[in-house]
Amino acid sequence: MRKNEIKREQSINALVDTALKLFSQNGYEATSIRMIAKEAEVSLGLMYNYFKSKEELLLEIFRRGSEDIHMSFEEGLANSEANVSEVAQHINQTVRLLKEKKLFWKLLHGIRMQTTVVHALKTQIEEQAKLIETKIKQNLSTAGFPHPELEAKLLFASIDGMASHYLLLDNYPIDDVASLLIRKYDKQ
Amino acid sequence: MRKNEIKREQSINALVDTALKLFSQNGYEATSIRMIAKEAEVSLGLMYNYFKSKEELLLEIFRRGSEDIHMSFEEGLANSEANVSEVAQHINQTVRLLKEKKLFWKLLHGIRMQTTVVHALKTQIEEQAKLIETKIKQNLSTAGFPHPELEAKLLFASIDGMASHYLLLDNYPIDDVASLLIRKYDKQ
Amino acid sequence: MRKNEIKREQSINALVDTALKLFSQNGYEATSIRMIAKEAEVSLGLMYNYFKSKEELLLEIFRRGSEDIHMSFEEGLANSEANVSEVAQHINQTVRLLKEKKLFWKLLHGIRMQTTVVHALKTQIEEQAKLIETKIKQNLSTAGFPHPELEAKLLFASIDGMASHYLLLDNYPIDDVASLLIRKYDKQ
Amino acid sequence: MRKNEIKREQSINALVDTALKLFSQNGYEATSIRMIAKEAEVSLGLMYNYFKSKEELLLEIFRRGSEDIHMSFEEGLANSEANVSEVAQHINQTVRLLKEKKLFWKLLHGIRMQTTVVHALKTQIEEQAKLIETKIKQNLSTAGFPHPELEAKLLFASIDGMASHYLLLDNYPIDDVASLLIRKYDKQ
DNA sequence: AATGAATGAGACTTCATTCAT
DNA sequence: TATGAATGAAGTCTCATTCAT
Repeated sequence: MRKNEIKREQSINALVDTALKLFSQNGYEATSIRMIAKEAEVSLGLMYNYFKSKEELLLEIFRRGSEDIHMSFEEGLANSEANVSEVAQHINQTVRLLKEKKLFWKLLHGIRMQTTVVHALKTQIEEQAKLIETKIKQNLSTAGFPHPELEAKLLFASIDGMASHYLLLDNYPIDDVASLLIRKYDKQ
Repeated sequence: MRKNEIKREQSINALVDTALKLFSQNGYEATSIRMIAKEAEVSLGLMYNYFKSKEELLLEIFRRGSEDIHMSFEEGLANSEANVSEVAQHINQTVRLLKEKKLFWKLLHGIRMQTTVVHALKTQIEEQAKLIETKIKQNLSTAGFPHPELEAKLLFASIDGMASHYLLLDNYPIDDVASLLIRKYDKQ
Repeated sequence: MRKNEIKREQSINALVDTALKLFSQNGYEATSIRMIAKEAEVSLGLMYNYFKSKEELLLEIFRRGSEDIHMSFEEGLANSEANVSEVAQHINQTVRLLKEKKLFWKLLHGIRMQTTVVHALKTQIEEQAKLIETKIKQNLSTAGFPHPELEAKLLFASIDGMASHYLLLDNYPIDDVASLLIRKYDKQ
Repeated sequence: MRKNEIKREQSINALVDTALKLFSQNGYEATSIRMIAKEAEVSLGLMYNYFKSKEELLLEIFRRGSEDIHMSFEEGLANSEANVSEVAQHINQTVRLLKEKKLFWKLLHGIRMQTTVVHALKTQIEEQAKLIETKIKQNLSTAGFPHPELEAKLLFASIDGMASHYLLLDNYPIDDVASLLIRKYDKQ
């Protein structure tokens, strides 16, 4: 019967969305299943019909988040503007993604410092970071920067720091900061 | 009696140090008071003679951390080298502090995303950030940068991002990245 | 429709068999309804069409088990061998039943100590035991034993203990033990 | 300070004694920590100051029970009566122990059928049984029985069955049954 | 007849905190 | 001052059972 599948899907989505919101707001540990269930307007135990544990729910959030980011980047590549440098495009895309998936990024930035939380995530997060850095390096290499390896580390840090501040502060002028950053690298 | 005061001081220091270590390692929520007391070799009851709650302990960590940082910055100013730009000095000092107080920075970066945890901290953290940004702005202004406000935001983000990556990754070449960053701003 | 009735019968049998298997293996409390339904490949909801509770399922197991035992004993009586004492026949039948319905006996022996679990069972179990003891007493009386009442208690205990050990241990030589027991009582 | 130790001991004993009572009555699974705490008149969480888990509490019960039995047997050996056969003495001691530690035996007989519950116990229980059987075999050997191995299995079963019935039924005349059993083996 | 989504009480366990000694 | 026994609220998770479809 199809109805069941729809209800199932709805419940799962409500749980994942609510959990993302609360985890990113309060942190993983400080958010209780009870809070999630109440805010998602489902019963306390329902989560456990679909996820083996609270941790599994967190992993699902990251699974979806990673996929979204991946897709969004691919999409961005397809629509690349002709007269814009690769570095500029990378930064612009990051900014766009930050705005679109703000909660996910907040969760990511809040959780990545904690050694203990979810070992499975650590690896995943680090690999993704490594990937981004590599991409930046290639872009800088293409743009003719000397020492692209080190330059990539710096640019990655700048972008990441900007992201942190955007996530942390209200009314952070990320567009302006990003523009300035782009100018610095385009000017070469 | 002087002996008691010394012991008291020692116990408090052991508690604060251990708490910092564990909080920065596992996160505030995931670290129990019991773990801290046991690792600091102080009895649970005694601990509550010194700190009236877990939160109080966290606040004391931040009090000390902030003071340390403040002092260290002052100290740095005193020993300012003649032929080094203010921007360069700021960055160098930050790197030095990161290395000296790594655990504290890790805790700070791990906790600052969480809206809920300890509201008292939020204000303190934000004020400190504002202070640093202002200082950077002054330095950039002195150095003749146009738009020092926006430039400060970007440089602060770059420094902060670099710090995050240093705290996050083993063997991050922070000295090299910092040098490169300095070069970019000194070259003007 | 006949087809439905057959399917119904099959589902019920699968449920009862699976429940017996799991109850005897893990204990009544430690076995969840879900496990039973899944292993029997019957949906959770359907199961509640057939049994209105977990306890009802347990009761059905005992209903069937008792009936099986009863029938088997009757059957044994019909085929009684001429030159074998009644005591010997009783023991032989018990051994045969143990082998045939091992899971049921295991469940019985595992559950009968628990005062709380399913009060309805207690009475049933005790009555059945009383019946067996009476039968043994008659057999011993026939065989000319003095104090048949007390002798019956002892023989019943011996048989029951042997059964326990058979259920408990792998490779228990129940045939040999039973033969020895028979010899003791036949020798008079 | 000594007072603390006494309180600690008292709480632990209350917990262990109450748990033994309730486990033996209702079964391990069907007894909740809450029930134990309430009946022992301590707070819900106290158990976890002294035992890592419910299972650990069960293990402690078995540790104490086994030790008690061991000591009691040793004690019995010391006071062995001159003109009583070893077999008779073994049976008498078992009866005495059954009466003294009825709850523990009930728990043991109730739990030993369950494959799942506490794997650590299974081994312990089986080893203890093996030990008893060996002892019985030696006694029977001394008494001149042929096939002492098989005879031991039967006698062990008889004693065990008698124990089960004593534990199961009110007013079971265990002394009479035991006497009859002794007579059968002394008569040879 | 049949499904499995949904519920919420209750299980075990952890934890910050209090308090008698 | 110093100890750690004691508390009970709250956390995660399981479970028998109900019910809409």
